[in-house]
Amino acid sequence: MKHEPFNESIEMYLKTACELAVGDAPVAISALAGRLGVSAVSATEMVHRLQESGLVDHQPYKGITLTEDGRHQAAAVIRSHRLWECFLVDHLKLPWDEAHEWSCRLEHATDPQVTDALEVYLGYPLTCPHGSPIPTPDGTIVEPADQPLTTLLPGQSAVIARIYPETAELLSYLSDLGLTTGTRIILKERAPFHGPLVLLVGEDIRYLGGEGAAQIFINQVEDAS
Amino acid sequence: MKHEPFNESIEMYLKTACELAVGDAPVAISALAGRLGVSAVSATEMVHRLQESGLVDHQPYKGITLTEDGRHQAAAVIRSHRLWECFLVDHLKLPWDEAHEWSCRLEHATDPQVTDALEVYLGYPLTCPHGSPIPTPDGTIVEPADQPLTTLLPGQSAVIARIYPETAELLSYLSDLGLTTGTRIILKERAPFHGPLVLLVGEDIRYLGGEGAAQIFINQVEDAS
DNA sequence: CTGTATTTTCAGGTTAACCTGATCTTACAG
DNA sequence: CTGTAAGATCAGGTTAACCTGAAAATACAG
Ligand SMILES: [Mn+2]
Ligand SMILES: [Mn+2]
Ligand SMILES: [Mn+2]
Ligand SMILES: [Mn+2]
Repeated sequence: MKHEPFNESIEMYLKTACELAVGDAPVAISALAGRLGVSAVSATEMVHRLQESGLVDHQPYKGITLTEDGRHQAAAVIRSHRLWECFLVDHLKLPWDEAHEWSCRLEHATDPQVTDALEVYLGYPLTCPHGSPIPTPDGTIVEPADQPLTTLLPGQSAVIARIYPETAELLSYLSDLGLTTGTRIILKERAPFHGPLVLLVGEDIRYLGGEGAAQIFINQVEDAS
Repeated sequence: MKHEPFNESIEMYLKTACELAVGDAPVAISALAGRLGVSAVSATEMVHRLQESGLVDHQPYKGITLTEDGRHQAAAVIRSHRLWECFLVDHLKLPWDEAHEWSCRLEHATDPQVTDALEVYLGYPLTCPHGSPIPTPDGTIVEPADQPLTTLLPGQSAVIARIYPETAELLSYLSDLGLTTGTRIILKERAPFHGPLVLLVGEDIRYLGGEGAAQIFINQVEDAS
């Protein structure tokens, strides 16, 4: 009659570690703590616990790397998250930006068998609605071949391929600006020193701060007609 | 960046209280404790907390009743649970018996907006795959017009309308016997004093203990040809 | 090579849900 | 009307995740 508890904390730590990792460089505990909205002391405590469980490898003053086991579990959570996002947006027609937070709860409540069945039902989507790839059942994540919006030159056009990392605030903001995945944009102008970008979205002019631009990735770059 | 916690415990107490209530009779704390797999002391503690929050009304040595607020929240959880069951069984084609446990996790991770969208997507189903009614958004639950299998007389036939209350073990057992909702059965014989029933399911003879029979409800009663 | 900022550890504290064992209270059956 | 089983409380304890404040260790930039 008793089901196993939600391991929301553990799963969020693993997922976040996975998302913050670039290549095989260790992830700083402070980065983890920041992303999770938790004190550095708490994050360190939890990292120790994860180390005990063999999910994480911590070298002091450097950071952590996920073990094979840890990466596996992280991928499972991310997989479930992104598949739910597809379902919420494409099938339930729920808002593109809110789907992210809702999926962040569902991801911890989903049996692997449900995840797999969901993937079949959705027709094996390749990415979530925000452009990030869906991990395979065995835990591999193929890095997408997109480039940062910050590399686009004035006069060029491109299609928004991906928002990463995803945060509720940014998604909501971009949604309001019409800067969702799949949208073609033209870069009119860019202020120097990471200043705001001037973008043409359809007929509309949009101004976008440098911090936001750093989380947008594009492809199909062309010289604007 | 921080989302509110899962209130799994609280929600399970409310849901269970709602499911154990017959009419407006108070539910014994021991019954709650038993169903939730928790000690009586723990259940009492939690009931006090629920009372503080105004979700429950506890008269000592009698039992508890849900307040308006409490019943509302309970109905929301049950609603989400049963809608997920519909989705898992009808759309994802997952097993009828396992869907119950999987939904028991999802029910705590579902935003009301997701629940509502899911209901639309499913086409406003009236019952879950096990025959129990789906609460409306405002929290009302229409009691189905079925009768206990124990009222069926030898020689009569009927259709299984509902399993209630649902437990993983019973659902799995009934699934194996082919005694799922919508199945027409014929009662061949009944041993006295709540003894086993002899049922004809299609071509097959099935023996069913009295405890299981008490959790099966039927309709469309006819005299067998 | 040293100083400072980052990282870690230590100490001590909180909260929600659990637990066992023991001790009241009360409802109600006979 | 009373005894006893069922129900409630009390006492004391555990665990996972959090927290703050302060002290120690280390990396690395200049
Ligand atoms: Mn999450
Ligand atoms: Mn996404
Ligand atoms: Mn549940
Ligand atoms: Mn059901």
